[in-house]
Amino acid sequence: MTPEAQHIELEGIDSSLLVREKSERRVGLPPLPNAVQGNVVMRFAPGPSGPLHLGHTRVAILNDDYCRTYDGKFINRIEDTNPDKIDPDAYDMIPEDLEWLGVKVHQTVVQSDRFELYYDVARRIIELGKAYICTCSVEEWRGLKEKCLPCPHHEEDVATTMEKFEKMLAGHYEEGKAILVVKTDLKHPNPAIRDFVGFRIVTSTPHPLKGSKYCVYPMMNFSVATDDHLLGLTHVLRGKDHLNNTLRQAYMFNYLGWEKPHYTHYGLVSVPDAILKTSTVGIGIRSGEYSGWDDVRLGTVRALAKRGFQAEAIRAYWVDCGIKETDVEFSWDNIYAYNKAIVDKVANRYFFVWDPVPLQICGAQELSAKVPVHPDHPELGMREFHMTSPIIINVVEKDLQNAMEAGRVRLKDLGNVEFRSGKATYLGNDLSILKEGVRIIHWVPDNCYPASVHMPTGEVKDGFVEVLPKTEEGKVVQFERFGFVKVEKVAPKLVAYFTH
RNA sequence: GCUCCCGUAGUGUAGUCCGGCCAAUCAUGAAGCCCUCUCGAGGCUUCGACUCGGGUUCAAAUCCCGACGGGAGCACCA
Repeated sequence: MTPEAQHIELEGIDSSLLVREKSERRVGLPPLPNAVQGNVVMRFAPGPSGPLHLGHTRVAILNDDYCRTYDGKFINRIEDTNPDKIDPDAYDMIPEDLEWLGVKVHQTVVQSDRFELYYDVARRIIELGKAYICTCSVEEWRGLKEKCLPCPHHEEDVATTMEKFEKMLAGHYEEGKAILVVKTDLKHPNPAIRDFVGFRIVTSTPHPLKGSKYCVYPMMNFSVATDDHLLGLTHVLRGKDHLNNTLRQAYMFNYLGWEKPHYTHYGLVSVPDAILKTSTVGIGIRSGEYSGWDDVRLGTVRALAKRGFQAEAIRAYWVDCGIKETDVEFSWDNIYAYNKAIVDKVANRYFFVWDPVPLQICGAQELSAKVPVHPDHPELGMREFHMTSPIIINVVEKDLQNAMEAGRVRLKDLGNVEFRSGKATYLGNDLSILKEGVRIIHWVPDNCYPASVHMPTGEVKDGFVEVLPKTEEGKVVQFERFGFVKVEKVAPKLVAYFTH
């Protein structure tokens, strides 16, 4: 029977079966599995190697969004268990960045405050016979693991292991000479899962906060599993690159009888044309290549803020992106679109002329123009210009070339001009000229300010800008036919950063 | 090499769990048109995708198998 025939026959039997509820297109994030309203605990866990960048914003915002939806608790957990990769300033910069992003933090936890807790858990795992102290060389231990073979320490008894662990804590071993290994399954087909390092010895680099108080440092898998349990996490969002870490950490949860949080692994994001790598940027700042963490060429949160991005646009972007396991390519176009939707409504319009060339207009003794501050908001008033002979304005070089070729051009809100033998002559102010296909260009009067607009490429666009009120400092405005910019300073020279 | 994950337009996304109203959603982009005033603003129109091959079924983007493609992990980093 064809589908059509079935349809007809079904109609005869029970036509209500043919009506299906329209499934609405889902808005926002998918529901969190097993989430109970008011009983959700999530975390954001950055390493304090620098301020936050675009890559961090995804998981920060997703966690925050879910916490808001379920009236949950957001924990900011600073993972500072590798003293080699800590920038002490990051302890302050990370909360600042989260605040700018509009992320509500309910609790802040610093892992270096919790070493004793990790040691306690280590002792419990040792007692369960699920850990050993290995003093083999790195290559030896790794090589055996690859062949599914135990190292000589794997079967040492609990008392011996405990004694060695206490000796580690007491500083009896040098850096690199002993590790605590958590047993998993040496025969596991996935080599990434077999026995993992729980603690190592670090003595060469003092901890920026704790100095040389500790010499035994937990590895990420150990401290993360411990804290995810102790902090009562219900849901964990993490990148797909942690898939194997989740499996490793599951061993600890199982040994200790802990209830596992619900894990969601999202796909990796590749951000084209962005400088994100914290270590690279740090070097660049020290060498003077970058002006600082907020250099507009960078993909840091503070650089985006400086450029005039709205936190709400970044949030909308990531919520739209969702949390699938598919890898995604970050789209500047899409985030610009979200930002534009927000900023376009509130950005006042001004004329900025880049690549400026002077243009004298003949045939008029005086000219004036009234231009709306915002075309959609007449109540914001008009920018007024008044010029007397000789009337000289500045226009964009390329615009002038095109205009001369075309023969006529419309100066926005000022008047029409005609070009004859290289001279520009005023042609009245009749707008019907537009019907004839004449182009509109913008301009600035002769008595205006110089301006520099810093582009995210590092390029600087110099030109002239009309006089902006001081109240625009710190705000995003639109330079017509140029783009949106965030104004840093209006006088005596305007400085602005290009948004998009 | 071993293990795991993922494949819907240029990009992101909805639909996939529970096969049918999906000749596949929304946004972005591109192209074109409109606008008495931003061809870098706004409005409208158009373009464009279920990775491939088998199987199951009356019916497959959706279920099964295989191939191919992409990504990640196999650290005394996080």
